[in-house]
Amino acid sequence: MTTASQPRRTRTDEVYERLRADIFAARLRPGQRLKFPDLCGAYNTSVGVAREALARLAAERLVRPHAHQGYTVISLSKEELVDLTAARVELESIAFRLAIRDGDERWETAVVAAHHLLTRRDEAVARTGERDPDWYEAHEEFHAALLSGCGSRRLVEAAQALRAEAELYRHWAAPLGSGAPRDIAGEHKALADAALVRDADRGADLLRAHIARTTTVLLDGAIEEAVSDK
Amino acid sequence: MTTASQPRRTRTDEVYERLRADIFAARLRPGQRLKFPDLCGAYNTSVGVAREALARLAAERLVRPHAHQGYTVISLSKEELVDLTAARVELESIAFRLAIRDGDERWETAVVAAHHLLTRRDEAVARTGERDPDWYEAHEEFHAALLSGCGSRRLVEAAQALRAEAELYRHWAAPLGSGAPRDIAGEHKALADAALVRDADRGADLLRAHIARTTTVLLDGAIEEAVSDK
DNA sequence: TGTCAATGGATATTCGAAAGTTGGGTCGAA
DNA sequence: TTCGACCCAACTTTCGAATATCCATTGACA
Repeated sequence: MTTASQPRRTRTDEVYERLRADIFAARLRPGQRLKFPDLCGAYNTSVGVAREALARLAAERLVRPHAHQGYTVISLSKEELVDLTAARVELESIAFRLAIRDGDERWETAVVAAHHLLTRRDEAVARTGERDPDWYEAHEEFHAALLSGCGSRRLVEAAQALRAEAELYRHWAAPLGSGAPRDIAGEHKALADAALVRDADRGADLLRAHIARTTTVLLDGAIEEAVSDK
Repeated sequence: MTTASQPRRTRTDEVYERLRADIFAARLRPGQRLKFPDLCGAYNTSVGVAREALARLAAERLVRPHAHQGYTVISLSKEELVDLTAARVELESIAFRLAIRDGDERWETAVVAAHHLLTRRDEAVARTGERDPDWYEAHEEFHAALLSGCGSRRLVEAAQALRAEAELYRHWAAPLGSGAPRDIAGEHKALADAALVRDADRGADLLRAHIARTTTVLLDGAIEEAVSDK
């Protein structure tokens, strides 16, 4: 999963990052088969490198290995989304609760900073009318900051891994689930406030609702079409 | 982490499993460097295969990649053990709580079965005076069964991954922490009972204590010596 | 007509060697 | 003697070819 410690980049790192970006940018479709000949051509590399990059992505559950049949991009399904959401709701709410209880000033500061940046990016979204990669980055950082004071790196990382998977669903279903108008910025502000006033119960409830609501929206939209791809 | 879906075994699978077994069997020491020439000789394979096997182990955090310097077995430290334990306590207790609330008859049955097998293996341990791989397997299955009814595969798998890492600590420190006599079988029985009578509060508390107690024992023992290895 | 086995093309897996990088050791200068 | 640059050996990383496997299609048989 995680890459090396030093900033020494290897060719595998590059291919891994490009592949990952292509998955999140929806240039590769869920369920799509990733053939080595194609990959080597597209990323201008050799089989061994592509293989290791895919192995890393498999560790993140973004691709699935099939023995003797290569790899496919992970498939999306309502069942998996339900499972994923259940796990996220529990994991994130418990981590947030711990962070509110145990977080120090540095944690508070990180939350404030991340929320400020997210607010700025919200404004940019309001202007352009579309969420860009910058917004997604700030959103991810905000949620990571909320949990970062919980006292266990592993807890944060586990939550982060699940959130990455969930983001894939968001990217594929986001344009569809535009039925109910939703004040996401307000939800984020409420989360930040609960963190700063150290209200663990309210914070945990808000986060549960925040995560569950996104799933509800996605489930109303159609995910199936992405699943059926070969 | 997880291997392919079908029972088609590839050479990488074999090397991966043997390497993993060697780590848990303490034939490879924490922090030890894993050189490809040695690996290829020991497992009679090629570089590419060894590389992919190591990539899988890196996904489980059992080995660590260092760019241009190969892989090392994960290092043990008290700080990491504390972090790991904190994560496990929260994750397992919440999953157990959910399982007690939502688990069906199949879950109850699995708990009873796993506990029965563990009891039998306990008897074997009492006879031989030493825990064998069979006991560890039954122990792992019992704890997995406790959580299996929680309703989210991902939650169970996350807990399982952390438990595997913790087992590494147990294997390396177990012979040392034999100070306080401890009724582990009794603790397991209490856990199974709480599950069957559906007492979520008691079950969660018992599991927290069960996990935390193991860590306390390990922390009293010396872990440092395993860390300092190059 | 339906089922099963054989065949061929495409693809994944594995290997061994070439290329590039690291860290340590040696030599020389201050 | 100490510091720094250079060099060498060992190792990791990368590559492209050789091998093994799978899937779809075809043909034969019931």
